[in-house]
Amino acid sequence: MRLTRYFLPVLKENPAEAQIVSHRLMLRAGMIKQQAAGIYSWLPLGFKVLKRIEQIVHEEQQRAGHIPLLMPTLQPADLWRESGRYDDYGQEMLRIRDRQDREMLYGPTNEEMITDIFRSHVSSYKDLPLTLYHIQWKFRDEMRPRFGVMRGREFLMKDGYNFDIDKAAALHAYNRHMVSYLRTYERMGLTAIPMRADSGPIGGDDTHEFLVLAATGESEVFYDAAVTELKLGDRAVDYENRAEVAEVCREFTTLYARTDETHKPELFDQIPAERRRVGRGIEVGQIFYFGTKYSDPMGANVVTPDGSRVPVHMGSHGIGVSRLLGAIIEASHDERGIIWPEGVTPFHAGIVNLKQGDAGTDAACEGLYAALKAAGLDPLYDDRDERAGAKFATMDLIGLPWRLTVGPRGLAKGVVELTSRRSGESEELTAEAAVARLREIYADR
RNA sequence: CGGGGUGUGGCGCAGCCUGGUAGCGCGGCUGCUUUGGGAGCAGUAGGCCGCAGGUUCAAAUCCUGUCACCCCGACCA
Repeated sequence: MRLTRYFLPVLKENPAEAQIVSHRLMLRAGMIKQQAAGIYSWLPLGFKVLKRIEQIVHEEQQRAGHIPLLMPTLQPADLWRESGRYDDYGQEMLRIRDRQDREMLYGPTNEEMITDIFRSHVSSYKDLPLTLYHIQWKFRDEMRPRFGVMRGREFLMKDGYNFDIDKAAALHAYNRHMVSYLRTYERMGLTAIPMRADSGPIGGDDTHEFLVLAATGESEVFYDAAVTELKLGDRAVDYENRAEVAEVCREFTTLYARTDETHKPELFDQIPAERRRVGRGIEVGQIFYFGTKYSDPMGANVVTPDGSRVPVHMGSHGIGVSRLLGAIIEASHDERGIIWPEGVTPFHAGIVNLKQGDAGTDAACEGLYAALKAAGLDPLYDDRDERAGAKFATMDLIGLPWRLTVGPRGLAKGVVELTSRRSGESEELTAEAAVARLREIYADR
């Protein structure tokens, strides 16, 4: 993309309404525009990152064997009356009446609807296990939306639902989700720690939240420092293998890590003092096992091999997709702007033309731009007629992890400059070598 | 929902107390000079002062109502 042909309304000054860094940077980098309290338009740059995150979530869910579908944002009230939640959910649920005066709601979550789909089409144990998920906009009418996309009223969420024959199978689905989530967050450059949690209005016994450590987090967290060292890495996990999946979960949940909701000081104090940590975290996902809480009242039963009918065991599992934008920025920025992890960056690299209009420099930039695209990369070429400082400032603000700087001085030596946004380190190399290097960096992304 | 605050060009703000018909910085556009970390000079465009009503010869300014947004708190992917 050429910057002169793109739509990137960056702001030089901080908008007054934004209090926390991720919100400020998203506004300044031209990623979002607020339309009402807690409701945002996603401008091209923000939309691009949102789509990258969504893509990673899809890939990891499908790798775990979970099946995508799409349910609507608007739901009929009757489904929620069956589960009893129409009256229980409270003011957070946005209720709407259509022209026929039918009661509708903008879905805050989808347990009822997915259960309805399941019971309509599945009736035998032979169809289990089954995990369905979607990525769809939700609406929760928060009392006080804040922190930009971190606590919006309208937000994009991946929510998945497993249907299993018994508790053991459902707990395997729970564990499978935990592992797939760990991998998902790692691919986004995040360290997200599973912490034992409270179940809230979803209900159920087993639940973990995934917290990204950040000073601006809304939850207070208590953990063993060793937990931040755990990495899933490239290890191959067979999602069908219950014991193997459970072992990974054990590895990631044995060390103490809890939010203030479930914190037990007497357990915390058993951690060696030098590893005890109290901090703050951003919740970016949560998994639940809740047994037959919905299948029972809604009649989601299957016939077992011996011919009896039993309600299925279920769980639900969510990732706050739009919230992740904020969480990633909170975890990865500096005073000059965002620093995107390679896994989610909106463009793989930026090209800065230091002398726009100079025939040689322009030609070199064009060549580099074409070569990067030919290599399967997605570059952003700053071809504006701006001074070097302005171009650098824009690149730093929008946070592309790699910058290629092209100017007459370097070209005289036959080189361009490749700079890491994260470390600030530069190296001079030929255009061909720079393309090869970037190709290597993004080889498996 | 309780408490506090703010609405003035695209963004950040001043003006309001003490009414006299709107100003500054950034940004935009034009020209010239400049050009390896947010340039300089000159010119120029852009405002129903959130909305409605009232007081007044006259309202951004005073009064009443209303809407929106922000912050603190209690609640949450």
